[in-house]
Amino acid sequence: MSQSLQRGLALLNALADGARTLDQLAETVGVHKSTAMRLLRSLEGEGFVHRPDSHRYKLGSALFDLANRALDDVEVREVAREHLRELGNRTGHTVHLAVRERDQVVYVDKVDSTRPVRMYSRIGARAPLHCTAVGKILMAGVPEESRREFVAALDRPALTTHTLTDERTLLEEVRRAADENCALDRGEHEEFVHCLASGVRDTRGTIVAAVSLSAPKVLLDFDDLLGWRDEVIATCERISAELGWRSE
Amino acid sequence: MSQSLQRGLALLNALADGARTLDQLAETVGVHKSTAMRLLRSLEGEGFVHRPDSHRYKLGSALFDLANRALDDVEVREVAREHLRELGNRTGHTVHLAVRERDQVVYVDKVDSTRPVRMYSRIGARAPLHCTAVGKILMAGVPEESRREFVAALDRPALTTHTLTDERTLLEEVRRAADENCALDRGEHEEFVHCLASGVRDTRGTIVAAVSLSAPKVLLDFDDLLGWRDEVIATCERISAELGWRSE
DNA sequence: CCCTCCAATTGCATGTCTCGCAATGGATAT
DNA sequence: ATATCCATTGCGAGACATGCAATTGGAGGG
Repeated sequence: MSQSLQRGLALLNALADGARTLDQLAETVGVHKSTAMRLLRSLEGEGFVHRPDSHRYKLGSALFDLANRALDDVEVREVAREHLRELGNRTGHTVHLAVRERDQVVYVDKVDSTRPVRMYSRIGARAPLHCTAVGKILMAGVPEESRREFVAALDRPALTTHTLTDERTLLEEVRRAADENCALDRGEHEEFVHCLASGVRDTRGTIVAAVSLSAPKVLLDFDDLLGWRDEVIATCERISAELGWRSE
Repeated sequence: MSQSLQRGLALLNALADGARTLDQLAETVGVHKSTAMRLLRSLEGEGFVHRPDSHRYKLGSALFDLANRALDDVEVREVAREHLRELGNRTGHTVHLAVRERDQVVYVDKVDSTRPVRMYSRIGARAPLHCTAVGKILMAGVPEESRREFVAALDRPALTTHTLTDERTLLEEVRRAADENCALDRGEHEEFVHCLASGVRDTRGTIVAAVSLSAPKVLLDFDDLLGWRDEVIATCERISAELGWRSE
């Protein structure tokens, strides 16, 4: 719609992979050097891009700033934080807080595992809905009448050998997640990691976020993970309660 | 330089204060409604803006993503993290990692205090150089020959009654910070908070970051803070060492 | 059920602003 | 000194964004 804006954003994306030179950027974005430079000037002016030295461009701090203010806006995050920490302390495993954005999961908070084996993931990262425990929970938040077509419209690539790609199977999983307020990921997203998630509701009972517990299979076998089921659900209930939800 | 890009970025900044409606955005940015909408479309297309419902615009997750990837890029952050945690655990106070960007301090990492009294600050926040301990350290990283004019060119507003606004006095502080690899902030930034900072050097000996310990005066008086001086310096030395710096 | 109001959206004509080119400047390596 | 690499600037053509005004769509009230 807006060429220069799009190109500007493309430049930011290109910079996400690390510092680049002007020509490289111009090339990856597919515009003339001089054009890239003028766009970068605007970005630099607003602090979105930073030049440590005259021939390197990096992402600037305006982004940090914006992103963190945006995170503040996710009110559930505020409320959830201490509960997540507590769950993290009690279990010693990685805890995530995720919300849905269109057809993706967005991780908005995280408590690191205390174990030496850290998992790869970061606040702000996105993941597919169909192969994550939090995704299944968040899909359970989609009104029942539109859930079917929502799931059908989803891209469902097989990311591991365990990924559920079949529409019917997945829909069934989501229905169970809705029933039990608990969903699982049996290595469907990353081969050697499994997760257990539950949902957080706001005042009106809508599922607005999901909390998950993740661990590499080597650290925690499946039954042990299930052992934390009630803890995770209880954590979500506490958060929901604080958001003003009264069960029935 | 690039009108639409600048306007697009202005929209993002406007959204930083929370969700807005189209007209509001158009007004605050000073463009016609339809223009704002078309820009927002581009932003939305790239995930920089999110529409939870049809008449509200919020910042989108592409920002979280970019910001966190940008943070990864700050390599000193990776290296420093565990040292910061250790310092945080040992002291129980708030620990910050900051770098300089032009004439500002940017906080790139933080370990929260274990005390109930939390301090306000967030990763990505910016602060002035002249009235923060980390700022003084980072200015000590400016080559000596240009330091004088750098300090002179700085805006030096008095943020509290203790802020040093005088050019000579400040320059002297910076010189001492350079000498001792330790700087102080005696309530110069926030009236009731004081800090102690030291610098981190890379392979070439350049100061690339600063680590600080902060506490409200009510929790820790000035002498007690000074008691942690050697700990903070030692932490920085460990980080520097890991970055490849060999002291002479 | 219809009407009103508010906010989002679209078509269109205008001219502003951006684009790519090619040449210049400055720094570093050979 | 020469070559190379990268950033920067002036300029003319025209693509692209802009603002206007009219339309659509949806929520709420009578």
